[in-house]
Amino acid sequence: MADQKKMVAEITSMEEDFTQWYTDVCMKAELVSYSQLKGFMVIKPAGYAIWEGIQKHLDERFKATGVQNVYMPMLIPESLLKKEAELVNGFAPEVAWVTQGGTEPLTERLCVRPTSETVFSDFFKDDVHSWRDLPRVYNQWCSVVRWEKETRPFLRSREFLWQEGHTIHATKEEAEARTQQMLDVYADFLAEDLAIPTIKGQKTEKEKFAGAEATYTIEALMHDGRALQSGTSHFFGQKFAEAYDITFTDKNNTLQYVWQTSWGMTTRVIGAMIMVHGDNRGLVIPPRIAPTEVIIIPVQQRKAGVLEKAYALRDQLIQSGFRVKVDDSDKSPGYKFAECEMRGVPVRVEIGPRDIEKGQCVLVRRDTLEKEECALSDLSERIGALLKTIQGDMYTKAKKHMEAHTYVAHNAEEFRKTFEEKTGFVKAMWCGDRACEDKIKELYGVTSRCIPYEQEKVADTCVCCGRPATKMVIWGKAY
RNA sequence: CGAGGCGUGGCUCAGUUUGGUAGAGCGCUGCGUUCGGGACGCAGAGGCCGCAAGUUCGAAUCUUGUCGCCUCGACCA
Repeated sequence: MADQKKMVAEITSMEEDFTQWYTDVCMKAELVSYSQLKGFMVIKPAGYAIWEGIQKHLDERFKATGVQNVYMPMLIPESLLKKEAELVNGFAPEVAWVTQGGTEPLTERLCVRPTSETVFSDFFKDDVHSWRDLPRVYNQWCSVVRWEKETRPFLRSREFLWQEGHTIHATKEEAEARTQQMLDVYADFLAEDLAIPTIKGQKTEKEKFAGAEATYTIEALMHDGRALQSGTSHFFGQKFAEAYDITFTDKNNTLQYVWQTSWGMTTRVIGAMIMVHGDNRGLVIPPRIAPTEVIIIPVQQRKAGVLEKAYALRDQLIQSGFRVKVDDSDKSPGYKFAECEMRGVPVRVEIGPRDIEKGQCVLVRRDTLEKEECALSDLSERIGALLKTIQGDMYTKAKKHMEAHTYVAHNAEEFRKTFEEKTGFVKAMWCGDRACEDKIKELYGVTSRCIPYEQEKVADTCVCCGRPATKMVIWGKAY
């Protein structure tokens, strides 16, 4: 199998070195390139097209809940940032500063936004006066900068693309409902569009967002058993309202502070998509998000009529509403097969003289690599069904993987043993004490991922200290 | 920021120990033959050896400094 050797040499197998496999896929599928600046990635067309798909689906879901898009300034005066102490302390170690404008030093240094709560708050302060002005349900698509020590494509870069939603409400209940609603939007988006199952839950005090009253998260499990926080939604209570003086006059003519939320999802989910669905041949992109759903590969394309037939099929499929491309480059078919597998195109259509003679073509699924023959007259219909099947099967497979790598630890001994032998989610009871979280992190290098909404009482006592415990926590090794 | 590894055409690397003025494969360009799982022939293009000082008649090679990248930790979406 000389061919296989050649393939393996191109992408490190995930069993051999998962980290290297991930980097190889990012580079070989031409999603990203390193730039001159550490942590600042070039997102190439193939990578950016995936982000555009994510933006499209998420944005539609946002709009359906009444979100309006806006754009806020990228630079924040230090004095404005400093008004909310917790946020400042949380982000201080990773903020980039602008100290000069043109040739003149600035009188006040400007922070490159690591997140925009402060700017939104400052804007809301003067924008809202009456209960009639509420709620404000805003979102912006932008990039933010956080000076991370170590960087990896999509998973952790110093600049990353995201959306950040910021809302203010007249009542606590309404703000809390919005916080949950957006977490649900994220979970549905991951499940339905990215085919990634997640666990919804609340972050512990230790893990919550600086400045938030409560942070909610969706946690996904990667193929190697490590966890990835894939979306967050924060309830701020009135903390920022008080710090930034965001008030409104209610129906009783009383001045009130607003109730606030924020929520975000980043290009990191592209990393999740790669690490949940990818295999040793490269990317596997869920059909709903795939920039190209179907690639047509002509075989013996120089023979009369072959390319023409390929183009005709493409036009027919585009008419039917699919995203389709023909690979008419002069590479050999074998090369093209391997390449579109590397790039993760969900369905491949092979069409050559023998097929044309028989009025058929060959379809190949990227997720299972299964081949089938299909009459040209049934093609549009068959491809529609196949794409749906692939989308569903990818979710089911990922869900099974997550379930198979979710363990239960009833006591300290089981907890230790599980993390010594396995990588995945571990359900275990926790007393609620920060000290136990710290100790567990120190002992096993794992963190509390979340306190899931779906609670199970797997024991009566904390896996760490043995004191009575009522909360079941999902623990894991995180990216 | 701590530990370790590495910087030589676009990529992977050889050459560094023992200084003498740069190589291979892949990729790329052109032409031709091919095409049902990573095709082949011929002809080409492409590198101030990460950067800066120093030693030397002479530095990819030795010395010092510096920058960057990768892996693992700590921190984070």
